[in-house]
Amino acid sequence: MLPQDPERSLYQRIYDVVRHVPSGRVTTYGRVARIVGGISAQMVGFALAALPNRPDGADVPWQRVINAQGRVSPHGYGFGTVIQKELLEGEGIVFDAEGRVDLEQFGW
DNA sequence: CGGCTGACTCTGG
DNA sequence: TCCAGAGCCAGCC
Repeated sequence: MLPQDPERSLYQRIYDVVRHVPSGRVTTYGRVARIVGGISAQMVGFALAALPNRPDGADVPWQRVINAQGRVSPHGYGFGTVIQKELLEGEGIVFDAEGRVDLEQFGW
């Protein structure tokens, strides 16, 4: 399997990986970073942060990407986090009392 | 072309 | 559980 097209920008490749996350499952920034290869977890976070600005991110299930602690990172003005949790619960993801997800169970 | 920005991870206390 | 510091790198003015 050839590596992803170098023509595509890094962001595009990250979105590609995120799009592969099935409904009802979540993955972490670090995990996506390793799949894409050669980038740090931060790059994934930045790529998702730019999603609203990029037409290529229209169909990217960004809500399925959380941090390594199984938590939803505080982003946006604080509202995006709530939305993300709602979306995940709608897909069957369960949060514990502390708002964490069991990656052992729901991790991709 | 220089500088700023950012939704992370890991380790240690 | 919370907090701080260091490493990380592409994209956008």
